[in-house]
Amino acid sequence: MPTLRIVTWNINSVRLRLPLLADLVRDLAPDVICLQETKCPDDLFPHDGIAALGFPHRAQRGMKGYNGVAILSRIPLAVREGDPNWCEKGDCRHLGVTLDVPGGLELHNFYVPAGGDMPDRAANPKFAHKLDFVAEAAAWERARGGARRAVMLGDLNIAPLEHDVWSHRQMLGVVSHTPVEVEALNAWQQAGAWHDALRHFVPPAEKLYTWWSYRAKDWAAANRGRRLDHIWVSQDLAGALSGWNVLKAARGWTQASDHVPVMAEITL
DNA sequence: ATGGTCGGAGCCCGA
Repeated sequence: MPTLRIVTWNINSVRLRLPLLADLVRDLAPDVICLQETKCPDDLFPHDGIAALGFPHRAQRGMKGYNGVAILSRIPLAVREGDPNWCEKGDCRHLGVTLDVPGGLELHNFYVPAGGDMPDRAANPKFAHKLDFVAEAAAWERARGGARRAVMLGDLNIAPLEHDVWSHRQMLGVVSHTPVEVEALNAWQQAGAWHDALRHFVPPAEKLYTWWSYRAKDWAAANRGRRLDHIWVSQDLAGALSGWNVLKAARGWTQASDHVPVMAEITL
């Protein structure tokens, strides 16, 4: 049975952190890597360096300065056509592919808007954009029907469970953990009947983070993390989940991203 | 206590 290791990582500049990608490959031995915040126009994407790491199949959707997503693969892939232009912005927050494994596997890589500082739709257009984006994703799921043989992942910028944040009580009013965001994310997850691959393995009462702020004096000592990065699988693949990893050590790497790589293994 | 640090662009913006 083929085993597939899929990683999601908000790399926060693919050009600056290309050397760290080699460390990720060494530590997690992934077959597919989904990146967010590549901050790299397509014509400047570092294809050669990534090919040298053993990823001959690549797709990217980038722009100057902000956002940007990419999928790096040991397995051939085909970019999906006809997926939405989210919020009519053309801002490079989603890339969908079909992986060439027996039976095929649909894979969606998302970078959800962070939402700014104020959790107020009327006063903060970034927060409105975030809520609109997630609502549009839920509507898209409903329109196309429950996916099968599919993986949905990325930096969703929402920590839905109480123990996805260091303090549920203190985070209730902070963008990423407000009830209105959590409700929107849950509606998306339910609309697609997605199964949370990391909470499949880690009980909900156990703290689990994938992001630690750059602004902390000592991120590890404070450990005020949030689980913003997610991997969901379609229900038919829930029984195929065979492993996981959150590479917390990556937060301590030299010139680290504020997000760490998250891995799920599927035995098809 | 209401700061703090990043990356990319280009003399701030978004996270």
